[in-house]
Amino acid sequence: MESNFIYEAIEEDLRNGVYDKVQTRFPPEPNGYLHIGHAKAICIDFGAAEKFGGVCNLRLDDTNPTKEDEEYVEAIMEDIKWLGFKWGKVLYASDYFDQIHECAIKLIKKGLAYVDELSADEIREYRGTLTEPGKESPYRNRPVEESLDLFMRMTNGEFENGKMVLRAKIDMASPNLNMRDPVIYRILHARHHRTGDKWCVYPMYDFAHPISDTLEGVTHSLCSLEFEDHRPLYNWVLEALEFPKPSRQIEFARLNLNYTLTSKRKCLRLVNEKIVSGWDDPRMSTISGMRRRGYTPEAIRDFCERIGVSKANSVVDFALLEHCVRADLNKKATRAMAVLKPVKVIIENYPEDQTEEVFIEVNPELENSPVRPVPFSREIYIEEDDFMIDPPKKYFRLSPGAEVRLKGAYIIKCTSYETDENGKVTIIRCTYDSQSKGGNAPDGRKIKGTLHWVSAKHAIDAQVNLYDRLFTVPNPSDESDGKNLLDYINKDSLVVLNNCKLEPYLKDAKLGESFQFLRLGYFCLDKDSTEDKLIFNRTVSLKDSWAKISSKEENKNA
RNA sequence: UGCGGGAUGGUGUAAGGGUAGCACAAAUGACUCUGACUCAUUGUGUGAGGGUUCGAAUCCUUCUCCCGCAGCCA
Repeated sequence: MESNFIYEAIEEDLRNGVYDKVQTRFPPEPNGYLHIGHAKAICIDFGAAEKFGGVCNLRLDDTNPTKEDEEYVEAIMEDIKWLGFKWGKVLYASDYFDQIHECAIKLIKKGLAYVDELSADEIREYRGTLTEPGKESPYRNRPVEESLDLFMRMTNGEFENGKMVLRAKIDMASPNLNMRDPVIYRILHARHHRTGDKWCVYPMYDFAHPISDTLEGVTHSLCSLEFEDHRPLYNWVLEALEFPKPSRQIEFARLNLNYTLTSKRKCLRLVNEKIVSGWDDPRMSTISGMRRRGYTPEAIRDFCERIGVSKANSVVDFALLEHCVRADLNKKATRAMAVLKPVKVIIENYPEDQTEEVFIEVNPELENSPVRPVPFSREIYIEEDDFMIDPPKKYFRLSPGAEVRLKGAYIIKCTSYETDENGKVTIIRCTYDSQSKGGNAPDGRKIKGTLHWVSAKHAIDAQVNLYDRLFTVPNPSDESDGKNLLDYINKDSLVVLNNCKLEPYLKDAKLGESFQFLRLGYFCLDKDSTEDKLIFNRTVSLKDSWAKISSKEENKNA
């Protein structure tokens, strides 16, 4: 594991005896699904604990019952486990509500917090602006006893939402807005998914988080950059409460990935407006979406390792993620043959009723890769794109008079073809070199092109979903020119192919298994697949240098 | 015009006074029963100006630009 500025800071704390162990936490709010940005945070939080032999707890940050729900907790845990991380304990900020409440009372008694009866609007007005100081609330200096009494009555549910709040008494003239007497408790008559109706006051993040961290024994509380301004408050809370071993907050830049969205609000919109099929749509950058797409935990973790950790805002190239996925799958995926856009080839000199087995490697990346049988017969399917009537230069696939090798089988030569009224090729007629079984020419002649194929009478039918990036622009969050994410949806982000022909081996594919469909890409079974209707998802295509060459040639001719 | 951060090739990230490196991307070539993989090669960078120093991405200084902050959200 490579180091970074956070791990260096931790090492320094250990050296200086600030802490004698390392403990971290991953604190998602249970109000949505985890996405690739969370994956980075997870790798950093759990990675820090792992690196220093400490523990990382999962803590659900559930201080706002109006936004959170148990339904997300299960999904969050599944995603973390799937990524391959193990937490120490599962905790909830709500586990600490009693203690946090006591902390609030302690602050009031110390004269460091007061109940304010200003309305939300008034509080905003009194806060001042970025350049002007705020002014003190008229309730700011009310007697401790009065605040204490009011806070207890707030707690007992005597007041309606918004009637009053508990505020820390810090400095209304602070240049840091967060220090201008921040609200630390508000009245919320709402049922909490864990504590039920026990509470009608709930602590704010800024108050609950440092207390939860420290109570739990967290040494290093790692979070994203937008909390940098909150750190003075984080430290103030812990100092005011006189905790002997306060946690230390360190911030890092969150992940941005081009062509993708990592805003919960916007992802929710995609789901609600049915732009995608759900949170686990394979085009989503959610962990569950990537899982369904066929991305592996190893690839995602490798990606998080490679992007590094820093404090500079940046946008990582989606191509890096794809590279990590391909690199991992290349090592693991069993090779198989599937024809997505089939066109029939009839090998005229091959015996009508004959079937034989040919063999292809399970995975050439494996040392001494085992082989497995594939049935071959007189009629096969090949890919539409692998035949051209009038091929351009450098095209070494099939065309009239040309020879190609059928992967693992025979060398064939195109003798003729048939087309329909639209000029579309319907049947290709070939002869095969019976001496070339396995794919080697008896006279040693070089055959440049090798095609994948599927025996027509052995083929099984399947639906294949071709996924591509969901957005047409690198930054779908860009709302200048009055546009929004809906304007950037890639119409071709899902192409469903219903007439795909697979070799029979694929009938036994299992959920979670990855295959390389030879010359096409990596694919996995979709969770909606059934015995009667096989559905495969394309995880990522193979790199295609022919596509580059041919499009370049086209540009030249244009 | 407040406070807090940040700036290194196209992208991301190292170098902590001593040869600006790595990865992805791009390009070229080799290899190839996957136009994949692999291998080789190439180009492109320290935001700007001043200073300290034998020597500066790194230290000092001035400036520029970018990001975040005015929820009873997290």
